[in-house]
Amino acid sequence: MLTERQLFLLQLLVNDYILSAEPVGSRSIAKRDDVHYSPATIRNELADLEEMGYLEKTHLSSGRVPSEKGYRFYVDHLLSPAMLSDKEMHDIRKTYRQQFAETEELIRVTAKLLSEFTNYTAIMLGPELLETKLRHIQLIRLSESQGVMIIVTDTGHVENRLVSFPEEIRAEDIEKVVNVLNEKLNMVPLYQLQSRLETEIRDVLRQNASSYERVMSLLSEGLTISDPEKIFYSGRSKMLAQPEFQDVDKIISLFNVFEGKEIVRELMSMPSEGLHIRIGGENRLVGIKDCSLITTTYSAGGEHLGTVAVIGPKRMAYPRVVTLIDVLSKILTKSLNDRKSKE
Amino acid sequence: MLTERQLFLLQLLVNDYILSAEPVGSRSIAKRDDVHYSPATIRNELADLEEMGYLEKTHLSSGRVPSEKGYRFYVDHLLSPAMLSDKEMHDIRKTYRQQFAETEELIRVTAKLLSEFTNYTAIMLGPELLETKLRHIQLIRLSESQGVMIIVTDTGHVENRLVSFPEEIRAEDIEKVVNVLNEKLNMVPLYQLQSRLETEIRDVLRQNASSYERVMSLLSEGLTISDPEKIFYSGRSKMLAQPEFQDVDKIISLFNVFEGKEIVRELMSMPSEGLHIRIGGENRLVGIKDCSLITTTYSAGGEHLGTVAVIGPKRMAYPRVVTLIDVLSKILTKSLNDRKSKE
DNA sequence: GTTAGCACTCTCTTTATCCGAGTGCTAATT
DNA sequence: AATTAGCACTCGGATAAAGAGAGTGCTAAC
Repeated sequence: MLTERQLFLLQLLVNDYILSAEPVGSRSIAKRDDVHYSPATIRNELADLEEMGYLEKTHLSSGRVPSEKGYRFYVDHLLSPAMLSDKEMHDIRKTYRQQFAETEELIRVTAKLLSEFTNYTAIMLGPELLETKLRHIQLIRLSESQGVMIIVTDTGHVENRLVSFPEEIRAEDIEKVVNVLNEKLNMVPLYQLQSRLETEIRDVLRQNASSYERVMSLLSEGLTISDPEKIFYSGRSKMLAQPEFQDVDKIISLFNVFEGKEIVRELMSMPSEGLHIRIGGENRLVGIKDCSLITTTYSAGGEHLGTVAVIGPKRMAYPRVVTLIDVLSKILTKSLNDRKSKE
Repeated sequence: MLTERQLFLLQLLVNDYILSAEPVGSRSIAKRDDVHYSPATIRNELADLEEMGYLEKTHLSSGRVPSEKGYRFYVDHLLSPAMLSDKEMHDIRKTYRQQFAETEELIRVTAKLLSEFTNYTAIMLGPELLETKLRHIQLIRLSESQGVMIIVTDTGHVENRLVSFPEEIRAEDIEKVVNVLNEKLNMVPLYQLQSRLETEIRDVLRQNASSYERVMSLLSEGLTISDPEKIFYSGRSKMLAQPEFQDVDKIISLFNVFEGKEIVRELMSMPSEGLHIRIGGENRLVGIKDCSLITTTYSAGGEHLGTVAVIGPKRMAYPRVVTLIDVLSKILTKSLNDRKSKE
């Protein structure tokens, strides 16, 4: 169990290190106005904290640096969310007062704000299409043999894919089929489309369409939703300004993560409710084992839509990031709901 | 005027430097089997080439490095495109044999191939929507007050935007209007939509729609195409492996360019026909003044659609990149045409 | 015209040295 | 018993000196 004073010192030290990125010595702590102990006393306490695993030294006679366990403790017990200035809140609100044509735009804007206000990298996982619902299907023939199938979801997202038309198909048949689909599949979650197609729709189609087999394959082609995860970054280069990334090798491995898709799995593995923090090695993905990841989710109409994340060094300004990610995910959710309620 | 031997040596030196990234000395040139002069002779020639501005030294007694003028000369007069191995050609062709649902997918794939085969960063400018033509307009009502306007172009691209419905509008009116639009605006380039709307359509609408004013504003809202430039990167982190980017400051300024949109202007300022190379300071954009940019364009149906580019250090493997960018832009164009001709 | 020889230049690496910040421990102080 | 002053010690980082290596320019010989 930690004493009151140890808690206090740990908090001071972490805060200090977050700001300075330099190992913190007993002297510099003692110099603060709110600390009334001598460096020697503080040294004793810090040595105890180190023994318990909350602090580390970079070398034998350096100041102390929080260990991952130290950050974890800080985050779990000592963290008090930062306040945003009036100006900041005002700027944020102002940004969201615009009308956004697409959900995607709204997500991008949120990512941008997040990275600019935190000075770290923001990552957003786009609406998980699978969970959204079908609003409208449209089939537009581009030519004899090709067409575009357009799928509009209840979130206003428009998904489109090229389909090849069987040659012998009749225009009326297509129209009939599309009508049936819109009638039967309205508000069905996208991930159910395939199976619904196989069951309910099958029978109806058999009656209506003359070239049943071909139409089915066309629909099946069009309604296969693949790889729906869209990933948005903002402020990747912010990481380069962090002192922990002055090392080119570290930059390389981090930016390789940014180019790849493994990060999606990492983000999907976060619990879907509330705000979560993974510190350093707590991340599954080795490429970010020197980073901390803070995530939460956004939603619309009570439905989980996607993930908001900030990635930064372990020495992250946790209080501020926690506040910002919370505020922005909520305002994003609200904006999405507002759009929805206009319907 | 350069002598035969000077040409030869310049070419050797540039090739060597491209491979090694190290200043090239007279000795190492003399050691080659195809060089029959002593280091001293070569030193004399190199000194002349330096005097003429084609070479530079990094310090007084270092080997030589091509100057920008040297690269320019190399590119203009000494460059012979590289050959691709059978395996490479085969891999490329194989990739394009897949069916691609969207033009965008095809562009992404091209970018990926380009960056992986060159080991530099590929940049693609997406189809410039403005020049493509309207194929179909669709208005889907999501709710009482909102809807999605979907615009399908002849390239198979689908553009969609949220529009707000005037409250008093009648469903039949909308349908009528959409029919008129599809009839009158088919195959009209997107950039003309606004003006066509103001002229031809105006009159027809006045007769058909009861709430003319409101419909017009809705259409105007939906048909405003803004910021159509889509930019695709692939292999940004490849730059980090280049020896010239071991310096963190350089990385920062380069990646700032990658995050920004100024690069679009740079790419748009390249002549639209054929293959072009900008070396170092020839680029307008200061952030890439230590880089070379090779661009060409891709098209479909004879129409310029977008730009293919590779960015790398000035010491770029020009022969190989020139070949690859040429091959890939052509195969991309071909793929787009094939899709088109299926119509 | 070409080349060997040589003094010279400059970078890069290694080694030595010093400085300062910080620690742990002990003994004195409160 | 808790706190603090004092002090020897450790280590990283900055700075300087020295030496090796690669390359040059120039001169004189081939």
